[in-house]
Amino acid sequence: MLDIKDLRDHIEQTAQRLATRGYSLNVAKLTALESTRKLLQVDAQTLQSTRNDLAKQIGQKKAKKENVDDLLAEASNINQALSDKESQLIQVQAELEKHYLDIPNLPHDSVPVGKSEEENVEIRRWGEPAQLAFGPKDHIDLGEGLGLMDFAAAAKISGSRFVVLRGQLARMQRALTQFMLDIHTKEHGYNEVYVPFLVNEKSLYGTGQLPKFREDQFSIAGDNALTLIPTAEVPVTNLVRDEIIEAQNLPLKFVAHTPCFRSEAGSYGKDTRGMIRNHQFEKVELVQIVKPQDAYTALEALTSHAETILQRLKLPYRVMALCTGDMGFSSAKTYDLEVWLPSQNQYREISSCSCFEAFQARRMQARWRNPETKKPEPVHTLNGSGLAVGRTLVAVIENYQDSEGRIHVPEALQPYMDGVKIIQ
RNA sequence: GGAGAGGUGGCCGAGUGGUUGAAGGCGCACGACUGGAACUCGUGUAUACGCUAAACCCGUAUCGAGGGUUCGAAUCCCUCCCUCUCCGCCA
Repeated sequence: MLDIKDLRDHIEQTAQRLATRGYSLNVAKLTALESTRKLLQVDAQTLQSTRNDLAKQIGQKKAKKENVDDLLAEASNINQALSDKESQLIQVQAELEKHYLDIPNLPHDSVPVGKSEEENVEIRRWGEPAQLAFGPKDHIDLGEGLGLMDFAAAAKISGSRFVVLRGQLARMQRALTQFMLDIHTKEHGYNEVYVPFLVNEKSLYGTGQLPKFREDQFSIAGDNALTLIPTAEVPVTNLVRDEIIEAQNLPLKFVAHTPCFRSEAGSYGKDTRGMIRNHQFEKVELVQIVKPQDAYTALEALTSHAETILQRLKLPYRVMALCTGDMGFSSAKTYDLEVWLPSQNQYREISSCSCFEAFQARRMQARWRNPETKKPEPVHTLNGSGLAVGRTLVAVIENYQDSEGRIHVPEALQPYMDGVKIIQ
């Protein structure tokens, strides 16, 4: 959610900035609703104030056994007028709220303006894609060839867009997870957290998945609607929902390993084969809660933390600054890490690192006490994949294949696999 | 699943319809006392929204959430959520 006061005061500029990301703000409608709201709210509060006064007087007079019939009559009139105003106000406020929750975040000034991913800007590259003398296979052929990746079994059990991993590949996925967690906790100062994988609606509103993206989520049936997390961002960031954090406790740095569940609505036909786009995948997620002035330093740091994993695994990648038109709903600035996939002869997203500024914090009422103002102010939130484990497994499989279809285990990973050097 | 108890400010805790946003205590902040500190004393100490250029002031709302009764609800009624205890079941 944007800062409402700021939005009211600079609605035209805000509309222009939102336009760069393809969102058209209904200025006339919002302005009209706001002025209606203002009138109704002032009226309603005045009436409430009068009613409170009357009630007090009635109480005092009754205590003295005086007659209060005239006051009662007056109070009754007020209440009628009040309930009328209140119902109007509630309606207008609900409508405003609906609009506000629908507005995406403002892009940071440094974000390149563009319409689609075509206009994302490459920031830097690391590593050289290996020139494989043989025709590189994709992870599906390799995995199935080894008998360790089984999409048929997954389809039988659940359906398309799932995978069964066996033996050393299942082991390697676990190894990757441990490897990532160790680096982030031991070298980058993150606190590991274990969190629920099923969350309530409030949490999803907090981080911005709702109300707009309901169809992307898996929800479970029942009276008490819970949703499978699409990313650990949801439960981890919501740790600070409705909290006021003392300045000395910032920044908070969390790392969590969780499965992620995505319905992949609207992605029919994209990456339907293999492990790139599944309904269920593993991810190690980094989350930071910081003071506003530290947000963009933190974004650079967090991005570099994710990069470390790729570097240790010696996987070639590039860092992309997403353009205004390609950024996620809640983000003010996003870097994507894209890893080299030989089979596709291109870089593919493996991590997304974003700064949300106060956008999520306002939705969540996550605040810190600013020592300068002594007032609670929204914190800034960030997160990034560090990394998507399933896609990392794909990248390792494809980049470390040899001409015989075997997978060499990256050196950094060998200690996590009892020294196994080759999967065959 | 069965039976019971309970949810009040940062924490503890009083409060069963009327100047209660809420006694008292703890904690915290500031001040006085002191050479300095402890002790002691004094003062202050919720959040959101509205009003405002902004701040103060002021107003409104909030005692788990929502609804109801009433001139007036932390207090009465209904629904839901959550926590705890015992039993059962169980990774």
